[in-house]
Amino acid sequence: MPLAMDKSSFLKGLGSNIVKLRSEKNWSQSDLARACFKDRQSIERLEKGKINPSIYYLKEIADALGVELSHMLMF
Amino acid sequence: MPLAMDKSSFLKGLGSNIVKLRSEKNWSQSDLARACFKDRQSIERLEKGKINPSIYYLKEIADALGVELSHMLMF
DNA sequence: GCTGTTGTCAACGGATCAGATGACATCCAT
DNA sequence: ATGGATGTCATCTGATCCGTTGACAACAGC
Repeated sequence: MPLAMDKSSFLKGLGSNIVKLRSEKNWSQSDLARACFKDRQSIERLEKGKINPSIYYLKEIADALGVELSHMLMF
Repeated sequence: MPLAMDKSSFLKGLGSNIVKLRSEKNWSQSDLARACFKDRQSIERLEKGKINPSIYYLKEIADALGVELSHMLMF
């Protein structure tokens, strides 16, 4: 990951990462939302890079997806 | 990192990680704050695990420390 | 033609973050 | 012992989050 990356680009990249991990499990946004006890719309905002999520929120997503949090951040 | 880790423990662990990385560079909290253009007190809250920081905030810290964000999350 | 699923957007409200300021105790060097 | 650096705490304020609700278009299956 490039240093001093633009905030918006960073969040969009993170979102894409999550979409990819979710798709690999053939999950819909609703499936992921259910798995981490969150809202479908909240997942959508995350995947589109519209928000700057908290680290623990991301950890809950990672747990639901069954991946390491650090792995989710690599791109 | 154990799955379904308690939120407070998770944030404390993250803080400890940052203290460790900062200490390895022989930096004070003020040094780190300066390096990422943040507040000394903000760094302190982070290191003590008092807050649930945003992912981009953490990326700025990682950049300042010269480490990969994913590396900062491994514990 | 319906009906359910999916992805996307907007808006509201309570909760929390992050910057800023001020304060205090401890430690170290002069 | 005076001064500076350090770590820690509290408080205030604007910004942003996350959950929630409601809505809409596109699509698939019955």
